[in-house]
Amino acid sequence: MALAHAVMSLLAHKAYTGYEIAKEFEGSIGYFWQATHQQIYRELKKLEKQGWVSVEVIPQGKTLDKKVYHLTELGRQNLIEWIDQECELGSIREDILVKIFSGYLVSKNILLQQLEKHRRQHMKKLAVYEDIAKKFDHSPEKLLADELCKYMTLRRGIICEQEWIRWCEESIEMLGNMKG
Amino acid sequence: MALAHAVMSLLAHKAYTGYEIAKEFEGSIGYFWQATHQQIYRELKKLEKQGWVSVEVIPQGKTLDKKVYHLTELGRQNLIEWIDQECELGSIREDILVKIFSGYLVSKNILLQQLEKHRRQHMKKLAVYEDIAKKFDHSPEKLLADELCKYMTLRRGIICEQEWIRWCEESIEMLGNMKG
DNA sequence: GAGATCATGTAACCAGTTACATGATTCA
DNA sequence: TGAATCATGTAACTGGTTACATGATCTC
Repeated sequence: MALAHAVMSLLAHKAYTGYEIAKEFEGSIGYFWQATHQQIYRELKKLEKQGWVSVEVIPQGKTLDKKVYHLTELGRQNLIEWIDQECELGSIREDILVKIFSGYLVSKNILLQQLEKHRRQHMKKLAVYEDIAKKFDHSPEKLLADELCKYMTLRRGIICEQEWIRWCEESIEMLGNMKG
Repeated sequence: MALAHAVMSLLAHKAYTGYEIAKEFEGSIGYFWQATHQQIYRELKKLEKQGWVSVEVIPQGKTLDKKVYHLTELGRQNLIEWIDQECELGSIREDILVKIFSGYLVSKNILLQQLEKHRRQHMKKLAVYEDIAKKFDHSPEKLLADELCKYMTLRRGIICEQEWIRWCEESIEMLGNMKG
C-alpha cells in the first residue's frame, strides 16, 4: 500500500504530472522508495478511482492530453491517518550479501572486486546526497517543518551510504587478514 | 533471480527440506533476504526443473513425502558464476521514510511515537544479532572461510541496526529542537 | 486433549520489472 | 537532422504476499 502513500506524499506538496512524479522517484523520494513510470501511471489510476487524487486534463492539441494530478481532501486525510498507523520494518533483499554469504566458493579476488565495486557505488551516492545536503540550512531550528522532514530522510540516505562504505572497508580488511 | 541464488547458497552448505529452508529465511539468511515458505516451495520446483537442485524423496507412509533438496554440480557452477557477475544495489522501500517525508502534515508527537517505536524495534534486532556474534571467534585469522563469510553478513546486519538507531536518535533530537 | 511445531502444498492477488509503442518539443 | 527530453500509455511476465488447506508428531 505504500507506493500509493509515497505518491500522495509528493502531491501533498504540489500538483504533478505522472511524468514529473516518475522523475521525483529517480531523485528525492527515490532515495527511499523506487518505482518506474509504468508503476506510477497505474497507481495514479487507482488513486483516482478511490477519490484520493483528482485529475486536471490539459489538452495538448495534436498529442496525448497532459494530466496534472492533485491530492484531494480525502486523499490528504487518508495519508494523515496512514502516518499514524503501525508500520513494519522494510524488507531487505541485497544481492551482494547473498554473494558474500557463499563467497567461500570463489576466490578471494572475486570477492574483493565485488566489495570494491560496491564501495565505489556507495561513495558516488554519498557524494550526491552530501551535495544536496549543502543546500539545506543545517540548523534544525531554522528549517520549516516540511524542509526538516525532507532533511531527515536525506540524513537517513547519508547515514546509509556511510555505513555501507564502512562495512565494505571492514570486510575488505577482514578478507585481507584471512589465512589462505 | 536472486531468490534462486539465496536458496542455492544454503544448499551449498548442506541438504535441506523446503521447510528447513523456510526456517533459515526467518533467521540467518533472512537477515538480508526475506522469503516465505510458499515462495520457497515454488522456487525449489523451478530450481529442480533447471537441474540446479535434485530431490531425494523420503516416504513418510501416511502423510506427504519428505523431500530433501541437494545442490547439483550444475547448480553449484551456476552459483559460482553468478557471484562474479555485476550486481545492482538493492532497492529500498521503507514505510517509515515515506511517513517522515510527509511528517509535517501531522503533529510532532505522532512522528516522535513512530520514531521511538522504530528505534525499539531496531534495538531488539541488534540485540539478537549481537548475541549471535558472540558465538563467533572474533579474530578473522582464526575463522574458516565459510564462517568468515557468514560473519561478514552478520556484521552488515549489526551495522545496519546501529545506523537505524543512530538515525532515529538524531531525528528525535532534531524534532525536539524544532520550533513550533 | 490442546497447542506448538514439523512438513507439505494450492490459489488468488498484488506489486514490481521488462519490453514495446507513440509522438511532440528542444537543443546542438 | 539526430539525439535527448517531455509526456503518455499497454501488455506480459515475474516475484512477493495473503489466505486457505491438510495431517503427523511432540510436549505440556
